Amino acid sequence: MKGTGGAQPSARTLRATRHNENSGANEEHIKEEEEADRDAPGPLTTSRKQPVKEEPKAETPPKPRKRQKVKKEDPVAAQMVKLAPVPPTAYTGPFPKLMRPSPEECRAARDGLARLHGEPEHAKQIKPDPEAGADSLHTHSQQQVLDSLVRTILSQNTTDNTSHRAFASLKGAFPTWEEVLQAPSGKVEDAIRMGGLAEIKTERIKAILSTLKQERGKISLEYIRDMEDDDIKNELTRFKGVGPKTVACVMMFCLARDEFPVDTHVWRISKNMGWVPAKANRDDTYRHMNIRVPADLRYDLHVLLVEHGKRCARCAKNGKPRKESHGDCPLVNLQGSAPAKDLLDEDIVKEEAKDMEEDDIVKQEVKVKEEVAS
DNA sequence: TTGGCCCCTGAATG
DNA sequence: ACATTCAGGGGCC
Repeated sequence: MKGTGGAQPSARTLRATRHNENSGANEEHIKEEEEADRDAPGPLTTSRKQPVKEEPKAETPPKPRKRQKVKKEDPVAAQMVKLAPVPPTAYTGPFPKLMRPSPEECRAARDGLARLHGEPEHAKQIKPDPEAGADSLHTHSQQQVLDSLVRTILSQNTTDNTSHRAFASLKGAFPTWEEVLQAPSGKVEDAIRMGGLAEIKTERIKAILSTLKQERGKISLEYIRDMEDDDIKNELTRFKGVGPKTVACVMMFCLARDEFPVDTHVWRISKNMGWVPAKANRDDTYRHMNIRVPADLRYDLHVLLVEHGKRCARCAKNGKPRKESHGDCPLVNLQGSAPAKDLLDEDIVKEEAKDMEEDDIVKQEVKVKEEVAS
């Protein structure tokens, strides 16, 4: 009922058409310069800050960072931040002082989990193979990205089993996306009903198909294969029903990018392990882990943590695994393996949590002041 | 900003 | 054996 009210994708669609071409690359460079600048221990600390800020190009830095903003507005606080220990690598996430999971810990977790659950299967990349020529593989890859996106949308709010069935059922009923777009919504809903939220998902999928056809004359997402990571994220999240986790999955599974999707299992285990503060939300966890987990471990670690989260009595939600156990949890050893460092990490986690609370207080004070002023 | 809501499956509980 | 309850799953408002 509620979901049907938004039959107009136009607002979002319009908003999105503007981030194309070069902007992403520029922002990247600016960001890198900023970070390099901040990391430099040299004495030139006071001379900067204006030039970058006034850069006319970077008018709207859209989303990242939120609590740091509060600190930066206060010059004194900004100084203190500058003096605080800075990680060796540039860090733009929400928990700068939290160094876990270390690369070694990630590696150990991956290896331990792989020993328990087996080595993750890496999907063969469907790249246009020059030797293969233009054959059916190519035709298949035409819709591969869109398939992956729809598959992931269908997996939202439901288990693997039912979402696979829903996707198969949809494909069976409507072999091409054009047919899905033309079909009455009721028929599409019937095809995916077993996955849950059929009305909502149908509306969202059709909106995507319709937008693609309208904008590009072709119901395909293959064009994002060549785009930069940030551009892909902008391009996909503009669609209603496509959030960060869905995009990360498409990018990691289908496009082989170095993404680390944070689903409910990864989120829960990350908190339990102290890799993020216990009160971290999913988005902050995503941003932290995508920096801390080494790129070459992200795929394996994601797949293994999800599997582990379903099977391990210790790591499953409420201690109730949904699938049969494969054995003792290898993650237990990680926390105890480096005692001195561990204490430090725990302290850091607490410190981060405290920082967050303090920031909240500051924010509230600011808000109160604003309200009083107005 | 947070948490309630969306809805079907299948396991758990009565 | 059947009926009922409830967790799971991500995004939106």
